[in-house]
Amino acid sequence: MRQDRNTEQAIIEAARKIFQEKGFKETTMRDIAAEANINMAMVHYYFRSKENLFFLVLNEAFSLLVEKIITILTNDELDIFEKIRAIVREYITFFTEKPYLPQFLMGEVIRNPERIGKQMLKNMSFLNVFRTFSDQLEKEYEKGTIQHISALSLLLNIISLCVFPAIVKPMVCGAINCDTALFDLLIEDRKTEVADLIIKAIQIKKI
Amino acid sequence: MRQDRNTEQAIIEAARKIFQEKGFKETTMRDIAAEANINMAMVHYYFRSKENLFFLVLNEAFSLLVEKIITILTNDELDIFEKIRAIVREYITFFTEKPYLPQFLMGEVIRNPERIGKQMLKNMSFLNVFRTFSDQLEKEYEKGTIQHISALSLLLNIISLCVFPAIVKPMVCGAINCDTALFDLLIEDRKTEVADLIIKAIQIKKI
DNA sequence: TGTTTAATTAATCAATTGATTAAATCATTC
DNA sequence: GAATGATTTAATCAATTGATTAATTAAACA
Repeated sequence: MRQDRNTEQAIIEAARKIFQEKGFKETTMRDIAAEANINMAMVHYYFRSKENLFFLVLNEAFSLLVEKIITILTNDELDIFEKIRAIVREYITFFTEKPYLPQFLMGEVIRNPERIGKQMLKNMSFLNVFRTFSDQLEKEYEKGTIQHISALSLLLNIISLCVFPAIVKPMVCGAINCDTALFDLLIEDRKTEVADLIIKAIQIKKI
Repeated sequence: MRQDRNTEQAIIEAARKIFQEKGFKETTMRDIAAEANINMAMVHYYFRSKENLFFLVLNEAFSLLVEKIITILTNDELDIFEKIRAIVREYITFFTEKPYLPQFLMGEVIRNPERIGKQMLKNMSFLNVFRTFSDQLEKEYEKGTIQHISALSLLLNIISLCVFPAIVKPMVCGAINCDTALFDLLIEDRKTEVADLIIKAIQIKKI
């Protein structure tokens, strides 16, 4: 049994699964050890504390999302509207494939918002990307293609419409007695509908 | 000290404060007792368990929100657009006044989505309201005033755009190094902007 | 006033949990 | 193959926590 596969990796995989499913507080080191089929002391041997391990898993998941949006926003070949469509499509697809992620991340955003905020501020090039996108919006506004809107407001709209429905899906399905498969169909449609909605709101059609 | 004010009420108020601030798992009965300035056994004396007390506070908060939207949706004097504007205005105002509420409720929605869903399904007249609103949408569509859209999709858009920004406010302010007061200004503008956005997307202007 | 009921307190229980430790086992190197 | 260091295990610690209990005090009532 010993070393037949990387113990450290097994722990990370187990932690990823359990943390993402139950969140920080409701996950125990014993849960993780059991999932990885190892002694609980091993988890402390490889990762000093529960917090360490949690932040590893959390940052990993969070980076995935932030990198996605940065890649799209910094792609010079896309105009504003293409960027909006790309973000919406990528995010909704991503959350459909990994339905546990929105809950997991929002759980931590709620539990400890400043920590994630601070991390984004220093670790990532996010602030620059944000400013660049802001400039692009300003230019399009001057060209008369879009109405005036702040980058923050626009991004808030996009992210809200992509993330929130994914978070409340289980509750909504319970509340209106709707099959989750039916809800998934609605979400699938939203890959284009949400982008249409946002573009329609800011685009100025040339006569 | 004894009975100089209603002990039961003092417990509820303390529980409301602590639960809404720290969520279920991170709140202890000792926290609540301390906040209410009473012996911890009293909390068990009046409310059998931690869960009981939590659900009391949770349902109270959740009812507030659901009643708000039901009141607006069942107001026959409002057309679709007025309803949209009313919901957006009411919710954003409400979350601005009680900034802890979105986090608290979403925390539970994430922790235990089925429970809230089931409760909405049976306790509330929500399903009927939902169907009535659905009919109203259908009629407006047949009259040619709006594009075709499902009630679920429309409501999801409205709620997403109202709730999500309130949830991520602390994180966003940290991430882009922005004063919370500045963010509040942006939120204030959204009271009309969000409704404009949604109406613009579904309204069919007569020529 | 005396008695019964309700409210309150301090102390404690039992279970859970993150963390540690000391001993055991395996792998590597000389 | 002995020695050294890394890995693994079982046992345990100390702290926390929801819950309970038995004793005490206040209130209500006769």
